[in-house]
Amino acid sequence: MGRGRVQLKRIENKINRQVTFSKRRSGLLKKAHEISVLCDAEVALIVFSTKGKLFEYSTDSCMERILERYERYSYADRQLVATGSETNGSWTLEHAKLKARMEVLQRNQRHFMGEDLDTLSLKELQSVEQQIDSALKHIRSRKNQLMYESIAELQKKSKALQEQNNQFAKTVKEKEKEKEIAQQNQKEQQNHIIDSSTVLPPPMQSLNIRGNRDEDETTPMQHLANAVLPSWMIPYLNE
Amino acid sequence: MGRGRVQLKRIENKINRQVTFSKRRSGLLKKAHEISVLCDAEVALIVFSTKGKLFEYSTDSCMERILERYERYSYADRQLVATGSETNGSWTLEHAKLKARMEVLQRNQRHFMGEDLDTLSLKELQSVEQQIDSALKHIRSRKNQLMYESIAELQKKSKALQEQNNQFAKTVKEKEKEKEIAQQNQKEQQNHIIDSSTVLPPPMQSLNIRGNRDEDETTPMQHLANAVLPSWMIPYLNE
DNA sequence: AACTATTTATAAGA
DNA sequence: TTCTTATAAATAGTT
Repeated sequence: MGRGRVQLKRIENKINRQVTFSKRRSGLLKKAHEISVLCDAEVALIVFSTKGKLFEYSTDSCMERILERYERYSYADRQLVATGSETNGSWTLEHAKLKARMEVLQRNQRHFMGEDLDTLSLKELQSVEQQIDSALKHIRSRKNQLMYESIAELQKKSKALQEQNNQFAKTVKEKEKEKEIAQQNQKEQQNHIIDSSTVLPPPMQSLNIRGNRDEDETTPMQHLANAVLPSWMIPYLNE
Repeated sequence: MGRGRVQLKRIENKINRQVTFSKRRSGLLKKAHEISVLCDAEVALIVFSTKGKLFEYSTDSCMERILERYERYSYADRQLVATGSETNGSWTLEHAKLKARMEVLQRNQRHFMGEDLDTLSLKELQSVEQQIDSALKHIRSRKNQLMYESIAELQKKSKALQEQNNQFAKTVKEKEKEKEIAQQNQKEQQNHIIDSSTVLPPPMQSLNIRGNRDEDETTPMQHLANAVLPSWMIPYLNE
């Protein structure tokens, strides 16, 4: 909706993407609210922007309740499978332990997410900072590796296609020569016969190397162009 | 959109409501997907119909991950702690749920620690990197704040001690003066009596301002020196 | 489920 | 960001 069709793919222009995000986000939230009211449905909508900012809508502002309902709904099968095998009596104990561990984990996780920092001392902050910094290094290193691998593969591909292309060019040139020789022979024959009633075929355009190839087949060069970078790599290039 | 305006209130006709639900639901899911792709956002959408049927959409079909992220963003354990004590009948369910979430949490945590990265795609890596980077910013900002607060407090303390010190110096000077006057008086008296058998006490060193203070008490100046920087601050100074 | 008349949403431009 | 406007999309009511 708007001037011009829209391709369903990531908007590469950053400004444009942000503007569109802002507009569509409000549209989406509005529609979520509408269906919720009109059709008496329970809706939970969570949106994280690229930059990690959170936007949400939930029927009756009851996000937690809806998420719980969702968990109940979707965990149903897993629960059955998981609990079937356990027939211990000391569930209460294990349960309590689990809960305790969970709380610790979640507290840690929040700290790793940079939240809930007021409870930390400077010393603890320092420790978390160090850990996170090191994690970030690992992650970036792994990302780099993936990207290098990708680039290497693309280069290999590109090389192969280049070779194939050269091969084609060679073949075509040879065919050209054969034709020329054939024409020469014909001329010579004609000169011998001295018969001008035979009509010569129009000369072929010698530089059109695609002359005898199927037109709707993608050329190696086009393959190469398409393969230069997969779409997912674009966002990483300007970092 | 459509013939005639629509009031934003529950559609009372059941058939109508169902039809509208069906239409708008697909529209909503479509738009959720579109904003996700176009704007590179992470979207989770959950819809329960009146009858309790579930419909959902999530970017990259990664609902759990997004919900985890959401939980982290808002208060995480409210729901867990709260439900734990209330539901006494379905502990098995609760337990299984806990365990499942625990697994997700632990996996996430490992990723935040920069471990176990081989299982992540480039896109996921990118997402984790962003989150961690943002967390690091928060943590450093908080650390800075703490340090500024600490510095401010120290400056205040230092000022107070300086004043106290000046006060002491003043007092001491006054005492010096009193002594001098007393000595003067004594001399004058001696001159009048002309009696040399009385032995004078040795003259006090007039510049020793610590002269009449308790020796084992730390001086304000020493307090100040010791207080300039607490040991834990040292590592932060060269950042 | 299809079909339209309309209303909405929104892309582009300012 | 916000407003405007031309146009694409969504959809309410109908068949």
